[in-house]
Amino acid sequence: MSKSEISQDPIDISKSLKEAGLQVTAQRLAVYRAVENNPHAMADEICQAVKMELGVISRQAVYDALNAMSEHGILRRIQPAGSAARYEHRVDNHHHLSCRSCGNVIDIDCAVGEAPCLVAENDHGYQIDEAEVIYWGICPDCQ
Amino acid sequence: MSKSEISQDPIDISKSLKEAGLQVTAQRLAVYRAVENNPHAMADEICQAVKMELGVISRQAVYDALNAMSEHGILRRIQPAGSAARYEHRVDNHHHLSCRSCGNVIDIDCAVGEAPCLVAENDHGYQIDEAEVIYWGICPDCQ
DNA sequence: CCTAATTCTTGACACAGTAAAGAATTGGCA
DNA sequence: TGCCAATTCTTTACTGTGTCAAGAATTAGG
Repeated sequence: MSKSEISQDPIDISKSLKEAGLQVTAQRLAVYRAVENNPHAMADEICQAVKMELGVISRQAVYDALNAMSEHGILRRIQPAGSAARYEHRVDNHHHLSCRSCGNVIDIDCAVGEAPCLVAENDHGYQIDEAEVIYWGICPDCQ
Repeated sequence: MSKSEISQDPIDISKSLKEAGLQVTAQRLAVYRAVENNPHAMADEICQAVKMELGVISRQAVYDALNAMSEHGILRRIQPAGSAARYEHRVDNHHHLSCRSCGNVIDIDCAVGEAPCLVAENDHGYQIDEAEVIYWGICPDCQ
């Protein structure tokens, strides 16, 4: 377990940013931490959380940070139908379960490991690079 | 083949609407036909198509018709990340392949029939009613 | 320390979709 | 057929999410 702890603890985001060719700024570090502490939060919620930490940050800087880190695989963006985009720091392969009523999202580990159904039979000429699975239902609180 | 033809031909939409408890109006019939003729079209495109047929229709009426029919299973709404909602008249079980570049969407039949991986191992108390699969890639035109 | 490149702030803007109120249409029933 | 209640359509205004653009501030590297 110590190994997973090591890979989770500080995860030197500074290093990840540099490796991605991005500058290390207080805003980006704060945005990353806000995503860590608010799983599946929307841009606006992250903006609020960062303001608690830094005092001020522009909405645009939050969007820039989220987009830059998403594009470089440091964060992952999920966009459930009918809801604004949400962000998470888990980058491994897992799926999501979304509540039709309140829009809440939780993580679901891949039900069958290698996901046999995630290789389409016919790619129609597309270069497929990802298969996304979203489960839809009603969460316990909304039932 | 004659059977599938029969089930596709006029599909008496009037009947479907009535069975769903919805009134039959010229606008709704035109919206349905527009969706049939423009697979995966967005609300705005459907609005344009209906205007060609009826002359005039309000944006709101289009949204009302799309929402009403989607909620009653007559149409199906798909909302790919990063794109506006799209609509289709196929209601059977199939998935979608979306182009990251141009946003185009095409149908993909379920790769493995009963989709074994679409039953989550742990439902976390949710009442799951659907598993949605979206493949992401680059379409031939954008490569 | 200095410079170039990147990033942040500020303010305006675009787009999809919703809200509300009144006019028009539909469907059932006498 | 004619009428009434319920539903639906039109019009207008509005919300929320996200982007664009220009200039100020910060970062990285020598």
